Amino acid sequence: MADPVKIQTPREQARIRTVEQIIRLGREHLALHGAAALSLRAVARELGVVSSAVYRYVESRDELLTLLLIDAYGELGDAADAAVESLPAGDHWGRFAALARAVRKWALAEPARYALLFGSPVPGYQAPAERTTGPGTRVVISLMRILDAAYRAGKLAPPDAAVVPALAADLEAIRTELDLAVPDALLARGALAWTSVFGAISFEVFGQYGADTFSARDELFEHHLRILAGVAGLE
Amino acid sequence: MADPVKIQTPREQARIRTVEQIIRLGREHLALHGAAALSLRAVARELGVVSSAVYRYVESRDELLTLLLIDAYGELGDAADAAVESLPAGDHWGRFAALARAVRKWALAEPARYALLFGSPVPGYQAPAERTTGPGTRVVISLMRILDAAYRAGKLAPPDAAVVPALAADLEAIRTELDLAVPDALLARGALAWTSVFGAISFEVFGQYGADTFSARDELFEHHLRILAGVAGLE
DNA sequence: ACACAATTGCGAGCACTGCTCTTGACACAG
DNA sequence: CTGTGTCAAGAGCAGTGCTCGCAATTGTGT
Repeated sequence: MADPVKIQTPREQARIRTVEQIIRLGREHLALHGAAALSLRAVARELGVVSSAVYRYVESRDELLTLLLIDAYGELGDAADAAVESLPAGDHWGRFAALARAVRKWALAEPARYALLFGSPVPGYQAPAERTTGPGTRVVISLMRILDAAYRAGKLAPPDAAVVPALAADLEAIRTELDLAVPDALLARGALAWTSVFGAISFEVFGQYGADTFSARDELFEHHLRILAGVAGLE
Repeated sequence: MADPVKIQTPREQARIRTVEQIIRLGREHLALHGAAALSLRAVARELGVVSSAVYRYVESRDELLTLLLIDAYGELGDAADAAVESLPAGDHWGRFAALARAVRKWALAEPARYALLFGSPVPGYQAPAERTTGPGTRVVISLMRILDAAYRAGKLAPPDAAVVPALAADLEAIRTELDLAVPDALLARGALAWTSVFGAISFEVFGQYGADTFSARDELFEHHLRILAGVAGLE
């Protein structure tokens, strides 16, 4: 009833259900064996169907990868949003930390899907920007909105020296695009906090810390969080 | 003459030359098509030899990947060391920046090889720790030594509050391992600077910034560098 | 209710991958 | 010069993505 074009023939319904099943199986395979090892034939096998039949529903392996990419972005975005909105809008530091913790938690629970989103690009695969930028920018926009709210509430530390002109142009474009109020220097610091959070998470997920360099990883992340919040001007 | 066991039969010499040639071709393929698409058969074709012959020199595809991993770590480490040593030991901020810039420059010039080192792990491949940790930790150790030198020279900002005990144990292990003097809080901040630098570089190399979000990327990186140096206590 | 047409599944087939094994040729040392 | 050890070749196995023609099923308009 929510859908204005609700005339769905049984065929269309069955088709949609099959595509959803393919995505579900693909997601499992992705989580277990990684993106580059995602096999359409394996999905077909598990679906109880011959490999060529899957091509009736999914154009190609890359198309399936795109579907899984959007699926993962959506799940990560939902998790982040839920974590952020579980705290009052005025708790800027809390929301910042909750966002970062939610991303880390999801990344550690779904390393292969996190790798698909933020790891090295899958060779021979180029994500179609028009379908993935929307879902893919949810988290960073959420972060920027938290910083913006803090700034508007006068809770963000005053900006230091102005940034160089070349950078100011980029920042101005972002500010108008998202309708923000944060000045250049703080926006740039927000961007740094953003990349740094993902840097820390990526190092942990991708095993760069080594087996026994850091054993207290929760504490390490919390420590980083506190300092990065300070870098962004929070607290 | 440097080698004590210099007795090399012509056979051994030829063998070593062939292995070097395989690594060279593998490096080219890696740079062009990415790690997951690295094909032993393609290397064999380019070597003008049938695929099975390559197995006489390289145990498996994973073995070749390990060789290329060590090769890349070595090149990155050399580039970083050269950049660091081009500046006087007393110029701590300069050495820190030079190290970071060298890593970024190498990463942008060799995105696929950078991805092999710091991106998502190649599915089904596990790097042998005993052969890769040595070359793989050169850069971070270099960074820590720069911070240590700054601390010993009294040029590092005084540490803030003590870190939590669980983290202190990890940091103590690192300090004794590398024979450092830097106190806990500053060591933890150094680790954060380290992951943050790689976070920024990874975002750029892996295309997370989007096509036109940031056009002044050099300036953005320099901005991040200045702030991260401050985070680490430098300047 | 029925016949038509759209949709779907199947299986063969192509070109590719990593890897193994047998076979035959070669070079080098005693 | 003979024997040993090294090497390249090629067939073959199991897997991959993807295409295409054919047959069967299934939904729909008459």
